[in-house]
Amino acid sequence: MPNAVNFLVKNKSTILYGVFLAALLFLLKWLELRFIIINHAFEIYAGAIAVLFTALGIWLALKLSKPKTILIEKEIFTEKPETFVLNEKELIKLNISKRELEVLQLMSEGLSNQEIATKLFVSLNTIKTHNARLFEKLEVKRRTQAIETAKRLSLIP
Amino acid sequence: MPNAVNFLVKNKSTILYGVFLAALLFLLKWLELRFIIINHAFEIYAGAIAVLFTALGIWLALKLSKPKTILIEKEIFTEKPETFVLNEKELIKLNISKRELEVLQLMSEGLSNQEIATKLFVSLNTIKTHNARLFEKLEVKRRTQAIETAKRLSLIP
DNA sequence: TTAGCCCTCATACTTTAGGGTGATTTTGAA
DNA sequence: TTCAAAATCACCCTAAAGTATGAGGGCTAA
Repeated sequence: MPNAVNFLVKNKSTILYGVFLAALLFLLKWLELRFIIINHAFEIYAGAIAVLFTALGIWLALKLSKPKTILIEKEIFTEKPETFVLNEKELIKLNISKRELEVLQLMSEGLSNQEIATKLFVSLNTIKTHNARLFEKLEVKRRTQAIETAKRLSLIP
Repeated sequence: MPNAVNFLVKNKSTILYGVFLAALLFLLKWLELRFIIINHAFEIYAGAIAVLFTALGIWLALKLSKPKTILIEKEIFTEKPETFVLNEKELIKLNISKRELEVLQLMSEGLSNQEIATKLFVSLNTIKTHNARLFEKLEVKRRTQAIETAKRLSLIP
């Protein structure tokens, strides 16, 4: 932006005010000519009144005007609180029992059947049976698929 | 804010309207007395100027003053778009090759070694070799553990 | 050129996973 | 109490996964 224009913009209020004051003087001059009022003191008096009441008006407006409020909606992405909520509907729908879900969870943690059996104080065969039922209910063929599906359905974290 | 001022603020429009009507009446009166020019002409004239320039001041202030703004930032919590970004540093750190990562991904999707081999147009033994290296690098014993670890390290979605 | 890594594949073997069947015991709801 | 589902376990067999070792070819940086 050129300096001249920049100056005009920055002092917009001041310039406008000057213009109005000039207009006021012209008005007074016109009035003077119209009524042939020669008294110079009157012009000064009227001018003083004009300036004073202009100031009063400005002060009034600034004091009494309501501030404009602007609402800015700031979007904040949450750092994914990682709060796992079990999909109980799907659990009931697939008819998966508590014990089966337990086995499923341990399976997803990378434990072998033997490790799961030891952890749950049951035999390896029992875990195998649970697995077989789980795979049937989840309609999968392998434990890796079971994990993938169970995670997708929010059955496990 | 005091009640008196509050009243003025609330009825700003009404008051301004009243002021302007009064100004209009004064103007008419002034016009009526214009040619007679009686003793009170000066007071009327001064009053008119006062009212007019008060209005001018108000108008000026409202037009030219910067709006008083109050910024209120409202936080909106949004679920993170769940964009997976590969943890390349960990990948380099663990010295995992592109092919191995590829196998790892397919593994996590629940594919069997044979299915991965078919998909990648290589032999089953090749996949087994890749697996062995992967398990070694990830320091795990089973594919389910590999998947668990890889997901935790953001090597796979 | 050569050392090193990656990708490939093979063979042989062990371990784990999974399928099928049958059975007993527990348990929770009607 | 009674019945069905759930949980438990066993046996046998096959499939898949995993281990160990060796080896050839391609690519790249020193």
